[in-house]
Formats: sequence, C-alpha cells, structure tokens
Amino acid sequence: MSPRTQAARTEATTGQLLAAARELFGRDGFAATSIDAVAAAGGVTKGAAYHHFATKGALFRAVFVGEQDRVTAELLRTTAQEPDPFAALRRGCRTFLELCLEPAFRQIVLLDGPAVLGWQEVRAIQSERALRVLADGMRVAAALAGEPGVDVTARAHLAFGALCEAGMLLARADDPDAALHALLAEAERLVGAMARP
Amino acid sequence: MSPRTQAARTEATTGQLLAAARELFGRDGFAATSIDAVAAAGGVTKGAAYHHFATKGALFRAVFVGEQDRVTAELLRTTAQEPDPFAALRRGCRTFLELCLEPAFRQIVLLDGPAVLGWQEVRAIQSERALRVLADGMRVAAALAGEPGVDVTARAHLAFGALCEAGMLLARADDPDAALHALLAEAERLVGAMARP
DNA sequence: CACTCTTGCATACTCGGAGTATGTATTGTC
DNA sequence: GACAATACATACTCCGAGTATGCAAGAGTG
Repeated sequence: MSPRTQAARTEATTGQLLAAARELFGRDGFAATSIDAVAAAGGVTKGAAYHHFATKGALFRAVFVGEQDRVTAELLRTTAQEPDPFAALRRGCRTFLELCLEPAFRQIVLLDGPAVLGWQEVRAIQSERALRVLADGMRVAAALAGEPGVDVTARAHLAFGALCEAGMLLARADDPDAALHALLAEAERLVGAMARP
Repeated sequence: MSPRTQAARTEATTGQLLAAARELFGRDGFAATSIDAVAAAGGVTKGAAYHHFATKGALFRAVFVGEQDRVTAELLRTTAQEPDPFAALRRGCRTFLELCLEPAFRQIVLLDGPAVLGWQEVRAIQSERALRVLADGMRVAAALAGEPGVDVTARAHLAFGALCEAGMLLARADDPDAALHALLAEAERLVGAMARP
C-alpha cells in the first residue's frame, strides 16, 4: 500500500465499515448481524471496528444518521423545484415513500432504529433532518393558508408517523406501484389536512 | 404444593412467566432482558421457560399479543358508550394515548414489537385487534359522512401510525397532561379528517 | 391400583457473539 | 532519528440463547 495520511486511513476504513454495515444491517437486521461479519465484509477485523466505533450500537447509529442525511438531501432536492408549498409537501411524501421501497432503508430507519437507539435518540437525530424539512414545509403552508405562527411540531410528528406506516404498508403490497399511488393519495390527503387550519 | 392437574400447572407457570416477562421486557427492553432473568422473576428456571416457549421471541410474542388484547378490550369498552361514530373515534384516540402513558406499553408495543417480530407479524396480530376496531369505526363514520363502502384499511393504517407517534411524543413531554390534551386535539383532527371524504 | 406413557420442569452443558486487553505496525512531531 | 500517538490485528473473557438429558409428577390402561 502506498503511504497515506492517518485521516485518509481512517476515512477509508470507516467508509468500508459503514458501507458493509449498511448492507448487512439493512438485509439481516441489527440483531442478526455480528460485528465480525461487518468487519469481514468491510475487509478489516473486529479490532478496527471497535477502534472507530465504541459499540455495535454506535456503528448502527452512524449508519442510521447516514440514511437520515440521505432522506433529507433527497427531500430538499425534490421539493426545491415545487413553488407551491402544498405541492412541495405532496412531493415530499412521494420522495419519502419511494425511499421506503428500499428494504434496507425500511429495516434500518423504520424497524431497527427506534428499538436500537431509543425513540428519544431517533427523534433528536430526525429533528434536525427529515422532520425539520417537513415541519418547515408545514409552517410555510400554514402561513399561506392564513394561520401563520402556529406551532406545527406536533402535527409534523403525527404526519411523519403516518408516512412511516405508509412506507411499511407499501413494502408488502402485491403491486408496489399501485400501492404507491393509493397510499400516496391518502398520505397527501392527510398531510394536506394537517397543514391547513 | 397440593397436587394439581397438568393444565393447572401449565396455566400457573406460563402465567408467572408472562407476568415477569411483561415486567422486564417493558422496563428494560427486549434486548437487555435475558430468559434467565425472566424465569427467575417468575419463580422457575430457564428449562420451564423453554418448555412452554420455543424461543425468546415466542415469549415476547405472547406478551405482545397480551398487550394488544388489552388495548382492544379497552377500546371496545370505552367506545361502546359513544353513540356518535365520530365521537367514538375521538374516544378511541384518547384511550390509546392514555395507554401510551405506560412506559411498559410503549416499550413493548411501539418500540420493540416491530423490530423483534417483524412488521408483517405485528400487522397480522393488530389486524384482528386494535386496527380492526379503528377500521370498523372509520367505516361506520365514512358511511355516515356519505361515503359508504369505501376501503378504509389504508387510512386506518396511516391514522394508526400517527397515533403511535403521538404516543411516543407524549411520553417525553415535560407536562404529560398538557401534552395529552394538545396531542389529543391533533390526533382527533387527523382521525376526523381521515374518516371523512 | 400397579405399570407405563406422557408432560412439566430442573440441571448441565454447547456455542456464538459482544466487548476487552494487549501487541504491533504505521504515521506524525520535535 | 527518537518518542509519542494513532490505526489496526490477535487473543482473550464472559454472558446469554439455545440444547441435551435426567427426573418427578399427573394421566391413560389393564
């Protein structure tokens, strides 16, 4: 190997580990995935994993945050093109549900996340990410609908919970495409209703 | 001990185990609870536990089903007194959120359930219980609102997801009573909106 | 009411996986 | 170039899920 800087080594190793962890956690779930397996899949040993991540939960947390960042970026990207706040909310629903079509995303974000990290931790992570985007969107929409300055955090949470459930429901549908349309309609209805006074 | 019938012995032992399991799973979570601990708390040994429950997951499943039955019974009891379908739906929201005030209920039903049993299994269990009550209520309400025969399963799921999220949100509120009122208002709004065309 | 057969349960294991201790090589600093 | 710090590997410990086996106490049959 060519000599590299420490930062580069760390970057490379954690990158391998995170990629492998996202793969295995996403496919087999947190409980059924061992650190050894992740390390092996990442081309390193358990020692390396424990050098960079204090615990198995910490590794999972990093993967979880990565997924959250992905959703947030997607949400910001797709909704930015919608000038109308309500249209942006609907577009956000669609983006989120489309992400839920990935089994790994569902497993990590919707199933294991809360159980492994605790709800409080998950909430803290999401508050600055997807939930923030949703709440911001609802605030703008509420202002447009003639109810400015209202506190939308609770509404955003409820709507988010509904979206997560829709995502899981979508997963096991016989015809995902048809289900996506039906659930999307319901979700848009719901979010729209929540965003108005 | 006085000589007893086999059925009575089984009944007693599984009862002890389920009570202890509900206590420990509810307090420490599934992962942090060992079968040994449950058995000890129930006054028996691991052997007894594994005689009646094939696996740790099976024991958890039994506890989970017990909680689901509890919710369902409570929902049926409290909503039965409401003559108006919409009032019954609102009452159901209140009942559910009040149950969510119990930490053990949240831990078992909302946090660990999906991760341990898988979403599909959880859905199957709930479909004949709480979700059924909610869907039935929404069907009646939809019929009253002039949209009879509509398929409300998707809506019921979304509303249920929102309620679960509200339950978790309620848990960490500084003032649970005030939060209960605020969230209840939002939840009733949401369920009401979902139940109408 | 003997005699088996089955069921309920305890004790004694195996084994895999999370976390730790320690050694070694590589990089960064003076 | 010596010393420190960091990145990583190897070799453990230990706990807990699941298994094997043994035994005792109902339950069916003559």
